[in-house]
Amino acid sequence: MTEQALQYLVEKGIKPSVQRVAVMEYLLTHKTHPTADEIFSALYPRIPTLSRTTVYNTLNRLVEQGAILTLDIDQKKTRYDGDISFHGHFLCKRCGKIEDVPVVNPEYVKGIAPRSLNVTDVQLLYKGICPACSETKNN
Amino acid sequence: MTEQALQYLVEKGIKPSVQRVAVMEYLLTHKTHPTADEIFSALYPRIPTLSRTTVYNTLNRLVEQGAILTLDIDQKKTRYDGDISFHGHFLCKRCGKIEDVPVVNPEYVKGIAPRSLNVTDVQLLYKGICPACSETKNN
DNA sequence: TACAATTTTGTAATCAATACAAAGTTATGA
DNA sequence: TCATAACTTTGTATTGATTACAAAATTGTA
Repeated sequence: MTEQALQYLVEKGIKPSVQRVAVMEYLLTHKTHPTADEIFSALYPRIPTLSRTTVYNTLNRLVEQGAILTLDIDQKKTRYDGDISFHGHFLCKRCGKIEDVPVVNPEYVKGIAPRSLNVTDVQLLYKGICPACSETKNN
Repeated sequence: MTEQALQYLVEKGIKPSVQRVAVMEYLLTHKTHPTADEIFSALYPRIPTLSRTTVYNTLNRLVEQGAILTLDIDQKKTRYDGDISFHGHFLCKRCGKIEDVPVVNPEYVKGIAPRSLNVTDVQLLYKGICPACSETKNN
């Protein structure tokens, strides 16, 4: 899997350092749409010299090169997604979990915006209460 | 127009102070999806005692009561929209302007997420370069 | 008027993200 | 191999939007 992440970086034109491969691998193996800080905390035990700044730098580079996507669903912290295929996201306002929402007809959703706008990024965001939280009290 | 904003607040169950009416009126008459600070700066000359905190408090109250919407399209600052009818948004990554994107079939977009998720808020966000910026150099 | 409830205000604190420059690493060519 | 250039990582300091908090002001009510 590390090998796969390395390969993927090269394809995207990113020089594969140890830190970059680790961040990319984390995003390919965790579908949790993590924040920069979550990624840092997960990798720090394995790479004790790792700096938070490096994680931020790496994520920005990965986004620039189109290797990963940012999710703007949570206004406080940017979340990152290693799955660049088109799909929507659901944020539970109570527990904060983000789930993928499959889109059967992605071309339709992408095509809603006028072509003149030259769209490069489409996000479809849902917010609400997830089933698990709905069962809890304080509805 | 002030009268209309006042009326609207009462309908939404919000006690209409001078400050709240001013914020609500601003959002009803400006389709620019302003930030909290832009609203503060616009109202300050008219209401010299106005505090930034009051603008934030008011906006949060308006959102809670469903009188306005937040847009999460810009990760840095929250933007607000006084038009609560369903429509998409386009953010120009160069000039920062946000435009409305009409949605012909809103029920389809809303219905993409599974009903079990209990969705309360749907956002359809596009990013790219607007026509005006596309004509400029540095493409 | 008096008292309670609500709202507004200003300052201080929070915290994600960036700026910056020094230290470390990798690549290139003689 | 060595020297030098180019790039990457790191830590600290800073920025800036937003919130916490408590005092002051306003409004509602008996």
